Amino acid sequence: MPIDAFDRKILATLQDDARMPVAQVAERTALSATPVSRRIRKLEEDGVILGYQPVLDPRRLGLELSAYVLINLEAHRDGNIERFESAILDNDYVIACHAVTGDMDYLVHVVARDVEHLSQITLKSLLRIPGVRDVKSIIVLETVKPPRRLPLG
Amino acid sequence: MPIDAFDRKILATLQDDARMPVAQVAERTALSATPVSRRIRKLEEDGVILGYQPVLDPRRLGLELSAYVLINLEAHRDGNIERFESAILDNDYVIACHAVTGDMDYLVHVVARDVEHLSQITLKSLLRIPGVRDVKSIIVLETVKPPRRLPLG
DNA sequence: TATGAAATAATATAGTT
DNA sequence: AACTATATTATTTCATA
Repeated sequence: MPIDAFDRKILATLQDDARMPVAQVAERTALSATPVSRRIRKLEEDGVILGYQPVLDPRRLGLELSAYVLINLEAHRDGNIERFESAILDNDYVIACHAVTGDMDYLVHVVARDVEHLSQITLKSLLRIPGVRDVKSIIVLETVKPPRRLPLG
Repeated sequence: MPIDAFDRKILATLQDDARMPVAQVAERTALSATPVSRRIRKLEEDGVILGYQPVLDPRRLGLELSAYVLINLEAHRDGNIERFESAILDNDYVIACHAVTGDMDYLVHVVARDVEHLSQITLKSLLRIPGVRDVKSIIVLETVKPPRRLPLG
Protein backbone atom coordinates (compact mmCIF):
# COMPACT_ATOMS: atom_id res chain seq x y z
CA MET A 1 0.00 0.00 0.00
CA PRO A 2 2.62 2.59 -0.96
CA ILE A 3 1.35 5.95 -2.18
CA ASP A 4 2.60 6.81 -5.65
CA ALA A 5 2.62 10.02 -7.67
CA PHE A 6 -0.89 9.36 -9.05
CA ASP A 7 -2.29 8.95 -5.56
CA ARG A 8 -0.63 12.17 -4.48
CA LYS A 9 -2.09 14.02 -7.44
CA ILE A 10 -5.54 12.61 -6.64
CA LEU A 11 -5.23 13.65 -3.00
CA ALA A 12 -4.02 17.12 -3.96
CA THR A 13 -6.99 17.50 -6.28
CA LEU A 14 -9.46 16.32 -3.65
CA GLN A 15 -7.97 18.88 -1.28
CA ASP A 16 -9.11 21.52 -3.77
CA ASP A 17 -12.61 20.07 -3.80
CA ALA A 18 -13.47 16.79 -2.17
CA ARG A 19 -16.70 16.54 -4.15
CA MET A 20 -15.21 17.07 -7.56
CA PRO A 21 -16.56 14.46 -10.06
CA VAL A 22 -14.21 11.54 -10.57
CA ALA A 23 -13.99 12.29 -14.31
CA GLN A 24 -12.61 15.74 -13.54
CA VAL A 25 -10.14 14.38 -11.01
CA ALA A 26 -9.12 11.91 -13.72
CA GLU A 27 -8.44 14.72 -16.19
CA ARG A 28 -6.09 16.50 -13.81
CA THR A 29 -4.38 13.23 -12.95
CA ALA A 30 -3.74 12.17 -16.56
CA LEU A 31 -5.68 9.00 -15.86
CA SER A 32 -9.18 7.81 -16.77
CA ALA A 33 -12.12 7.67 -14.41
CA THR A 34 -11.98 3.97 -13.56
CA PRO A 35 -8.53 3.83 -11.94
CA VAL A 36 -9.18 7.11 -10.14
CA SER A 37 -12.39 5.72 -8.68
CA ARG A 38 -10.58 2.55 -7.60
CA ARG A 39 -7.63 4.45 -6.16
CA ILE A 40 -9.88 6.71 -4.12
CA ARG A 41 -11.66 3.71 -2.66
CA LYS A 42 -8.32 2.08 -1.84
CA LEU A 43 -7.06 5.25 -0.17
CA GLU A 44 -10.22 5.21 1.94
CA GLU A 45 -9.84 1.53 2.82
CA ASP A 46 -6.17 1.97 3.69
CA GLY A 47 -6.98 4.85 6.03
CA VAL A 48 -5.13 7.50 4.07
CA ILE A 49 -8.45 9.25 3.50
CA LEU A 50 -10.24 9.14 6.85
CA GLY A 51 -13.41 10.87 5.71
CA TYR A 52 -14.90 13.93 4.08
CA GLN A 53 -15.82 17.18 5.71
CA PRO A 54 -17.62 20.35 4.68
CA VAL A 55 -15.64 23.52 5.37
CA LEU A 56 -18.09 25.74 7.22
CA ASP A 57 -17.85 29.45 7.94
CA PRO A 58 -18.05 29.65 11.75
CA ARG A 59 -19.25 33.25 11.62
CA ARG A 60 -22.26 32.33 9.54
CA LEU A 61 -23.13 29.87 12.30
CA GLY A 62 -22.97 32.48 15.04
CA LEU A 63 -19.48 31.53 16.18
CA GLU A 64 -17.61 34.83 16.06
CA LEU A 65 -14.70 33.90 18.31
CA SER A 66 -11.96 31.33 18.12
CA ALA A 67 -9.33 30.81 20.81
CA TYR A 68 -6.47 28.52 21.69
CA VAL A 69 -6.37 27.68 25.38
CA LEU A 70 -3.22 26.30 26.96
CA ILE A 71 -4.01 24.15 29.98
CA ASN A 72 -1.90 22.85 32.83
CA LEU A 73 -2.90 19.87 35.00
CA GLU A 74 -1.91 19.30 38.60
CA ALA A 75 0.45 16.44 39.40
CA HIS A 76 -0.94 13.64 37.27
CA ARG A 77 -2.52 11.40 39.85
CA ASP A 78 -5.67 9.23 40.03
CA GLY A 79 -7.81 9.62 37.01
CA ASN A 80 -6.77 13.23 36.44
CA ILE A 81 -5.93 12.75 32.82
CA GLU A 82 -8.85 10.46 32.01
CA ARG A 83 -11.30 12.84 33.65
CA PHE A 84 -9.84 15.82 31.83
CA GLU A 85 -9.83 14.17 28.43
CA SER A 86 -13.35 12.90 28.92
CA ALA A 87 -14.59 16.41 29.78
CA ILE A 88 -12.83 17.75 26.70
CA LEU A 89 -14.45 15.16 24.45
CA ASP A 90 -17.86 16.02 25.89
CA ASN A 91 -17.60 19.76 25.27
CA ASP A 92 -18.92 20.69 21.82
CA TYR A 93 -17.21 24.08 21.85
CA VAL A 94 -13.84 22.40 22.19
CA ILE A 95 -13.25 21.56 18.56
CA ALA A 96 -9.76 20.13 18.98
CA CYS A 97 -7.34 19.17 21.74
CA HIS A 98 -3.72 18.05 21.77
CA ALA A 99 -1.31 16.96 24.49
CA VAL A 100 1.80 19.07 23.94
CA THR A 101 5.38 19.72 25.04
CA GLY A 102 6.45 22.80 26.98
CA ASP A 103 5.30 24.21 30.29
CA MET A 104 1.64 23.61 29.46
CA ASP A 105 0.13 20.13 29.08
CA TYR A 106 -2.69 20.65 26.56
CA LEU A 107 -3.52 22.95 23.71
CA VAL A 108 -7.26 23.24 23.29
CA HIS A 109 -9.03 24.89 20.36
CA VAL A 110 -12.28 26.55 21.40
CA VAL A 111 -14.98 28.34 19.41
CA ALA A 112 -17.55 30.65 21.01
CA ARG A 113 -20.39 32.98 20.13
CA ASP A 114 -18.81 36.06 21.72
CA VAL A 115 -16.42 37.19 24.46
CA GLU A 116 -18.88 36.43 27.23
CA HIS A 117 -19.47 32.95 25.90
CA LEU A 118 -15.73 32.32 25.60
CA SER A 119 -15.24 33.51 29.15
CA GLN A 120 -18.00 31.19 30.29
CA ILE A 121 -16.41 28.22 28.52
CA THR A 122 -12.95 28.81 29.96
CA LEU A 123 -13.97 29.81 33.47
CA LYS A 124 -17.09 27.72 34.00
CA SER A 125 -16.23 24.62 31.98
CA LEU A 126 -12.50 24.21 31.46
CA LEU A 127 -11.10 25.72 34.67
CA ARG A 128 -13.58 23.71 36.72
CA ILE A 129 -12.52 20.33 35.42
CA PRO A 130 -10.96 18.58 38.46
CA GLY A 131 -7.18 18.55 38.20
CA VAL A 132 -6.90 21.66 36.04
CA ARG A 133 -4.37 24.06 37.57
CA ASP A 134 -4.02 26.88 35.08
CA VAL A 135 -5.38 28.12 31.75
CA LYS A 136 -3.95 30.72 29.36
CA SER A 137 -6.14 31.96 26.54
CA ILE A 138 -4.83 33.04 23.16
CA ILE A 139 -7.60 34.70 21.21
CA VAL A 140 -7.60 34.66 17.41
CA LEU A 141 -7.75 38.17 15.97
CA GLU A 142 -7.44 37.33 12.32
CA THR A 143 -6.88 34.26 10.17
CA VAL A 144 -3.88 34.77 7.90
CA LYS A 145 -3.94 31.25 6.45
CA PRO A 146 -7.04 29.12 6.92
CA PRO A 147 -6.45 25.46 7.88
CA ARG A 148 -7.07 23.63 4.64
CA ARG A 149 -4.46 21.47 3.00
CA LEU A 150 -1.62 19.16 3.86
CA PRO A 151 1.56 19.31 1.76
CA LEU A 152 1.78 16.33 -0.61
CA GLY A 153 4.96 17.28 -2.46
CA MET B 1 -30.81 33.81 4.31
CA PRO B 2 -31.37 32.71 7.90
CA ILE B 3 -30.31 29.19 8.83
CA ASP B 4 -33.19 27.12 10.17
CA ALA B 5 -33.37 23.81 12.00
CA PHE B 6 -33.43 21.81 8.74
CA ASP B 7 -30.25 23.52 7.54
CA ARG B 8 -28.56 22.80 10.85
CA LYS B 9 -29.54 19.15 10.64
CA ILE B 10 -28.19 18.96 7.09
CA LEU B 11 -24.92 20.60 8.13
CA ALA B 12 -24.58 18.29 11.13
CA THR B 13 -25.13 15.28 8.87
CA LEU B 14 -22.60 16.51 6.32
CA GLN B 15 -20.11 16.93 9.14
CA ASP B 16 -20.47 13.19 9.71
CA ASP B 17 -19.80 12.50 6.04
CA ALA B 18 -19.65 15.23 3.44
CA ARG B 19 -20.12 12.73 0.62
CA MET B 20 -23.19 11.03 1.98
CA PRO B 21 -25.84 10.62 -0.76
CA VAL B 22 -28.50 13.32 -0.69
CA ALA B 23 -31.23 10.69 -0.25
CA GLN B 24 -29.60 9.52 2.96
CA VAL B 25 -29.14 13.07 4.24
CA ALA B 26 -32.83 13.56 3.44
CA GLU B 27 -33.80 10.56 5.56
CA ARG B 28 -31.99 11.89 8.60
CA THR B 29 -33.45 15.33 8.07
CA ALA B 30 -37.07 14.20 7.77
CA LEU B 31 -37.21 15.83 4.37
CA SER B 32 -37.12 14.47 0.81
CA ALA B 33 -34.17 14.64 -1.54
CA THR B 34 -35.32 17.66 -3.54
CA PRO B 35 -35.30 20.29 -0.78
CA VAL B 36 -32.12 18.84 0.71
CA SER B 37 -30.36 19.16 -2.63
CA ARG B 38 -31.57 22.74 -3.01
CA ARG B 39 -30.72 23.69 0.56
CA ILE B 40 -27.19 22.36 0.20
CA ARG B 41 -26.71 24.42 -2.96
CA LYS B 42 -28.07 27.50 -1.21
CA LEU B 43 -25.77 26.98 1.76
CA GLU B 44 -22.88 26.82 -0.70
CA GLU B 45 -24.00 29.94 -2.56
CA ASP B 46 -24.52 31.85 0.68
CA GLY B 47 -21.02 30.98 1.85
CA VAL B 48 -22.09 28.91 4.84
CA ILE B 49 -20.48 25.89 3.20
CA LEU B 50 -17.15 27.15 1.84
CA GLY B 51 -16.05 23.87 0.29
CA TYR B 52 -15.38 20.20 0.87
CA GLN B 53 -12.24 18.60 2.13
CA PRO B 54 -10.92 15.08 2.54
CA VAL B 55 -9.67 14.32 6.04
CA LEU B 56 -6.21 12.85 5.49
CA ASP B 57 -4.02 10.95 7.91
CA PRO B 58 -0.81 13.02 8.02
CA ARG B 59 1.23 10.04 9.22
CA ARG B 60 0.27 8.00 6.18
CA LEU B 61 1.70 10.86 4.12
CA GLY B 62 5.02 10.86 5.91
CA LEU B 63 4.17 13.79 8.16
CA GLU B 64 4.88 12.41 11.62
CA LEU B 65 5.14 15.70 13.48
CA SER B 66 2.76 18.55 14.13
CA ALA B 67 3.68 21.71 16.02
CA TYR B 68 2.23 25.07 16.98
CA VAL B 69 4.77 27.86 16.69
CA LEU B 70 4.20 31.17 18.46
CA ILE B 71 5.92 34.01 16.64
CA ASN B 72 6.81 37.54 17.67
CA LEU B 73 7.55 40.32 15.18
CA GLU B 74 9.80 43.33 15.78
CA ALA B 75 8.20 46.76 15.98
CA HIS B 76 5.73 46.69 13.12
CA ARG B 77 7.38 48.97 10.60
CA ASP B 78 7.75 49.04 6.81
CA GLY B 79 6.33 45.97 5.20
CA ASN B 80 7.14 43.75 8.17
CA ILE B 81 3.69 42.31 8.41
CA GLU B 82 3.11 41.97 4.69
CA ARG B 83 6.46 40.26 4.21
CA PHE B 84 5.81 37.88 7.09
CA GLU B 85 2.31 36.94 5.98
CA SER B 86 3.47 36.44 2.43
CA ALA B 87 6.25 34.08 3.57
CA ILE B 88 3.71 32.19 5.66
CA LEU B 89 1.34 31.78 2.72
CA ASP B 90 4.21 30.51 0.57
CA ASN B 91 5.34 27.81 2.99
CA ASP B 92 3.49 24.53 2.36
CA TYR B 93 4.42 23.11 5.75
CA VAL B 94 2.63 25.98 7.45
CA ILE B 95 -0.89 24.62 7.27
CA ALA B 96 -2.54 27.43 9.24
CA CYS B 97 -1.70 30.82 10.70
CA HIS B 98 -3.58 33.24 12.93
CA ALA B 99 -2.81 36.69 14.30
CA VAL B 100 -3.48 36.41 18.03
CA THR B 101 -3.67 38.30 21.32
CA GLY B 102 -1.09 37.94 24.11
CA ASP B 103 2.63 38.46 24.14
CA MET B 104 3.10 36.67 20.82
CA ASP B 105 1.76 38.02 17.52
CA TYR B 106 1.08 34.89 15.49
CA LEU B 107 0.16 31.28 16.09
CA VAL B 108 1.39 29.11 13.25
CA HIS B 109 0.48 25.47 12.71
CA VAL B 110 3.32 23.50 11.15
CA VAL B 111 3.58 19.89 9.98
CA ALA B 112 6.90 18.14 9.37
CA ARG B 113 8.36 14.77 8.45
CA ASP B 114 10.44 14.45 11.62
CA VAL B 115 12.25 16.43 14.31
CA GLU B 116 15.07 17.44 11.99
CA HIS B 117 12.62 18.67 9.40
CA LEU B 118 10.67 20.63 12.00
CA SER B 119 13.86 22.19 13.25
CA GLN B 120 14.77 23.12 9.68
CA ILE B 121 11.36 24.74 9.11
CA THR B 122 11.47 26.81 12.30
CA LEU B 123 15.15 27.78 12.22
CA LYS B 124 15.81 28.03 8.49
CA SER B 125 12.43 29.26 7.24
CA LEU B 126 10.40 30.93 9.97
CA LEU B 127 13.11 32.52 12.12
CA ARG B 128 14.78 33.91 9.00
CA ILE B 129 11.78 35.83 7.78
CA PRO B 130 12.82 39.51 8.09
CA GLY B 131 11.15 41.13 11.09
CA VAL B 132 10.74 37.93 13.10
CA ARG B 133 12.12 38.43 16.60
CA ASP B 134 11.26 35.27 18.46
CA VAL B 135 9.68 31.84 17.99
CA LYS B 136 8.43 29.36 20.60
CA SER B 137 7.57 25.85 19.48
CA ILE B 138 4.87 23.72 21.04
CA ILE B 139 5.12 20.18 19.74
CA VAL B 140 2.06 17.95 19.57
CA LEU B 141 2.59 14.71 21.50
CA GLU B 142 -0.85 13.22 21.10
CA THR B 143 -4.18 14.21 19.64
CA VAL B 144 -6.92 13.90 22.24
CA LYS B 145 -9.68 15.30 20.05
CA PRO B 146 -9.12 15.56 16.31
CA PRO B 147 -10.28 18.80 14.63
CA ARG B 148 -13.48 17.76 12.93
CA ARG B 149 -16.79 19.41 13.66
CA LEU B 150 -18.25 22.76 14.58
CA PRO B 151 -21.07 22.89 17.14
CA LEU B 152 -24.41 23.57 15.44
CA GLY B 153 -26.45 24.12 18.59
C1' DT C 1 -42.32 30.20 -0.93
C1' DA C 2 -41.15 25.53 -0.21
C1' DT C 3 -42.27 20.70 -0.62
C1' DG C 4 -42.62 15.73 -2.61
C1' DA C 5 -42.94 12.43 -6.52
C1' DA C 6 -41.59 11.26 -10.91
C1' DA C 7 -38.64 11.88 -14.87
C1' DT C 8 -34.32 13.09 -16.61
C1' DA C 9 -29.46 14.02 -16.38
C1' DA C 10 -25.15 13.31 -14.41
C1' DT C 11 -21.96 10.52 -12.25
C1' DA C 12 -19.80 6.32 -10.29
C1' DT C 13 -18.71 1.59 -10.57
C1' DA C 14 -18.22 -3.13 -12.63
C1' DG C 15 -17.20 -6.07 -16.41
C1' DT C 16 -14.30 -6.95 -20.32
C1' DT C 17 -10.32 -6.57 -23.01
C1' DA D 1 -5.36 0.96 -17.37
C1' DA D 2 -9.04 2.08 -20.71
C1' DC D 3 -13.47 1.45 -22.91
C1' DT D 4 -18.14 0.30 -22.58
C1' DA D 5 -22.19 -1.04 -20.09
C1' DT D 6 -24.76 -0.89 -15.97
C1' DA D 7 -26.03 0.95 -11.54
C1' DT D 8 -26.23 4.65 -8.47
C1' DT D 9 -27.04 9.22 -7.40
C1' DA D 10 -28.29 14.17 -8.26
C1' DT D 11 -31.15 17.52 -10.29
C1' DT D 12 -34.92 19.33 -12.84
C1' DT D 13 -39.73 19.52 -13.75
C1' DC D 14 -44.12 19.87 -12.27
C1' DA D 15 -48.11 19.50 -9.35
C1' DT D 16 -49.46 20.92 -4.85
C1' DA D 17 -49.86 22.83 -0.12
